[in-house]
Amino acid sequence: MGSAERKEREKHETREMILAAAKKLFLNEGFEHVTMRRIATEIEYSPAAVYLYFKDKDAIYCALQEQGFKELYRCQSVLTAIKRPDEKLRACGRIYLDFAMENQELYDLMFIMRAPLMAFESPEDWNLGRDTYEVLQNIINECIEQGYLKAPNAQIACFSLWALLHGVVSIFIRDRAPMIAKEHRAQVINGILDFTMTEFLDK
Amino acid sequence: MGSAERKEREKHETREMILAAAKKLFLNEGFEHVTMRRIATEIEYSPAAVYLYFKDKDAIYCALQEQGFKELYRCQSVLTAIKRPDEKLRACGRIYLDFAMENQELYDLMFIMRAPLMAFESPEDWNLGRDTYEVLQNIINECIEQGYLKAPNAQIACFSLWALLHGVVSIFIRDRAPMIAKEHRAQVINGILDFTMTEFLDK
DNA sequence: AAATTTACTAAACTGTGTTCAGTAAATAAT
DNA sequence: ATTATTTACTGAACACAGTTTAGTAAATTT
Repeated sequence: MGSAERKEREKHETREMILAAAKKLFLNEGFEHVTMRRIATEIEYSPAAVYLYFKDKDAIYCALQEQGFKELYRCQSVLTAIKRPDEKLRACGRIYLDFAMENQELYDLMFIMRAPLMAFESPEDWNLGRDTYEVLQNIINECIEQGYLKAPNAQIACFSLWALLHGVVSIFIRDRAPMIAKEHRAQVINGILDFTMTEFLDK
Repeated sequence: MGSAERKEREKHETREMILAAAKKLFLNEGFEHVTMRRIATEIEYSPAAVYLYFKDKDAIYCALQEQGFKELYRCQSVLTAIKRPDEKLRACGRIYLDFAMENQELYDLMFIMRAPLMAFESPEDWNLGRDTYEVLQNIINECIEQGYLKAPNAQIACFSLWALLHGVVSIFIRDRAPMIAKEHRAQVINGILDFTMTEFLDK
């Protein structure tokens, strides 16, 4: 009877194996190579076996999306060490941009792809996304309270800043900026961060 | 021998029919319902016939993308009537946001979808996109010259503003903003435009 | 030792994009 | 006017997706 928990552990391990295989295909070989069959052969199972662990392909996407949000949240944790709200805001932007550009496929999955409908379906599943957003929201609030930023509406200011950050990286990730050579991207991103911060922050 | 030009005209008309059918499916029934077979049945041809007019599905996407850019450029043409650069900049943002939210599927095709690789492949095909971008670029330049905006780098300022606009609409279009109720979207967009303009523009 | 549950697979179904061999009509050549 | 050729198309297939179903062999429980 004690084998029940071992069973559960094994089940969990296989699940993780599938997720790892899917993530590997995603990151190393790009989005279009993630097929249920490829995932299955990667872990040396039959395609049908994957469906014993995930309802469908979308469920795998959602699980990876969740991992992505956890990772982004982890990246944001260093912000607590920064005291001045304006520095904190800049660092927050920096972290977001770096995360996106260093994990482009993952970012795409989290914020651009149509597939994982986690976003609107069940609000409780969005909690992880909400957490990462609240980090920015709180910093903006601090900035306003301490006079680093005067905005009539904190919500609007927050959303604007997020939109700017998301806009920059999603334009690059989906290759919509042919006017900017690939080797200048990092430079442009730095310039945008500088420009935005000096433009947004007063005092 | 005079029938040659009639032939060419007929060929062109069929091409347009295919494009119209594809666009209709796109706009009325959403992205996922655009299949080569659906397009074919829509114009009462066999699926194979479509391939006599377009190399592949991607070629259809590219043609629609082109239409989209032409339409956006047309929308921007009213800007010439506005004299003050700051008003012009705000109107430019307004036009972009409205175009995106009123033609979401088309905007998606133009700026978000992976499929049409027009972007990087052949630079001369990007000309239409470049034209619409230059409209913004020129306004920004005017703003800087006439002291409405002080930015160390016009290119950076321009890209930042575009990124902000694109960020806002792409977050909505791809349903990544569950924190903002659908009925508040228009309001939020107005708020962002206001906030951004007062924040960016001096004097 | 028998019954049942578990973890899996082989093979198929549906629906994609796409190609290819063929055909019937329109056109051109003789 | 008759033949040859080009044009505009179609039917059927191919390869490859996601997914389902029926079955099986091993592990577990009784």
